[in-house]
Amino acid sequence: MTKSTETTPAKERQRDADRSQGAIFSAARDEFAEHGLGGARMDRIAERAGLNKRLIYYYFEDKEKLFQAVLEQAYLHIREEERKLNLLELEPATAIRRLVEFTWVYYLENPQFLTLLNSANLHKARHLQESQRAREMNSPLIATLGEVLERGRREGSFRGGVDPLQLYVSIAGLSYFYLSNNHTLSSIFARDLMAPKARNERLSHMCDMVLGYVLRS
Amino acid sequence: MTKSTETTPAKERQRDADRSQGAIFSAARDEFAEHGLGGARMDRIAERAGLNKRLIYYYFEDKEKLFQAVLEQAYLHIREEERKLNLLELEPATAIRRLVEFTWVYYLENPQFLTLLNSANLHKARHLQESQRAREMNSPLIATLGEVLERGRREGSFRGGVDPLQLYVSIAGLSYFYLSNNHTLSSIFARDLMAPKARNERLSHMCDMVLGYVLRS
DNA sequence: GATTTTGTTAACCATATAGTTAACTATTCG
DNA sequence: CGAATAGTTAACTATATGGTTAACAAAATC
Repeated sequence: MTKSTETTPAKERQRDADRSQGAIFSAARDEFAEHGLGGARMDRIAERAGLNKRLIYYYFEDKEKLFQAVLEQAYLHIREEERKLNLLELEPATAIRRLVEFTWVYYLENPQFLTLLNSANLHKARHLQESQRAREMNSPLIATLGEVLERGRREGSFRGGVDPLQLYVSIAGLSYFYLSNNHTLSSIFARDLMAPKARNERLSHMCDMVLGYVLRS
Repeated sequence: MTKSTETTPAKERQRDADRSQGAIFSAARDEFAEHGLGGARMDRIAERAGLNKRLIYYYFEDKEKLFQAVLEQAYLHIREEERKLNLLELEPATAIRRLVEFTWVYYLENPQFLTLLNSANLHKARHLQESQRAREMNSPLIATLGEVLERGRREGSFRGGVDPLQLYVSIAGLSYFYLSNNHTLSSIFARDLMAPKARNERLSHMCDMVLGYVLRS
């Protein structure tokens, strides 16, 4: 039972670059999502991470680069989840429904994604432009969606002439606006849009709308 | 031709509370829209207005109250424009199309409205909650839309069971997401979504989608 | 075990920031 | 006209902010 070089579980090193970098990253994601790029505070990020502020600059250079890293990762994550959908294995109508549901659930479970994207757009997507990784990972989703639409049309169930990009933007927009603007909408219309019943109604409404559009009538 | 108390056009007073307040207000609207609440700078607002910073505090108390005033006015303005639509005077299908087009054009011509709303939501609509004026001006649009839907249904052209709030959120969301997230979308999909052709296609797609949904098939 | 590298710390810095003080003057009112 | 009021100004303040310095110590390398 010596305490030196044992094979026992965690070696519990006092210093761990990966752990520190990860902690800063998560803290930054939370801070940017909560306050926006302009409202985020480097001191608060350090505090959230429980680490010395200097480390942020050690690992991420500056605030802008840190935001860029957070944004990159956010896109990487949703792209990865999208890939798991395997839309091509499904019936065209089922595939569309699945995409609508996935988008809704993803935004619902990752509210930070929405506010991060809003910040990115406020800054005219400069951080995305400057990120080589982000520019490289162009989503294959539009192409996939195009194939789904094409197959549906060949099988006779879908209408023709649907632009997959327009459809994708519509599917995303229907969920995005409801969730991202939830607070102003709930306030103005004096209705709790996040109540379980309201949420279910929303999903059902969106499916009706999107499927009603793509299906030949 | 004395220059004292004449009836000649502008008396050109050196001091004008209304003019100053208006200049600050416009400057603040621009600054908040461009940088968000967290990124907006009081010094820059003063500079934009061409007035001494002290006047901002003289007329608007502090940054939060100033933002609240800007937000209130933004809502007041769109509500006013919505009222001019006179949807009840139109055929139900024409009324829906007009609302889709109005929403699109309004957001297109008032891009500041979108970023202001994003800021308001980042702060959980706190500024709207704290504004009595905003809480009072609950939009009559949902009720109007409900009447349009009901008439369309009675006339046999519209489907039944459509929630006017859901439909309104969808119409707004379809335009909002495309325009508000234009930068990230254009960047990721490597396509200029603001090119005239793309914009026309968007409007036409949205009309197809919304009308396809409300019309009985 | 000594040396180099990598990770971490406290203290620091220049500047930016929201908000204030107090003097001052154009305009209004009696 | 003269006094009161409302609008405006420059200078100022306390603190927050993004970022840096330089010393230091745990790991890794030799």
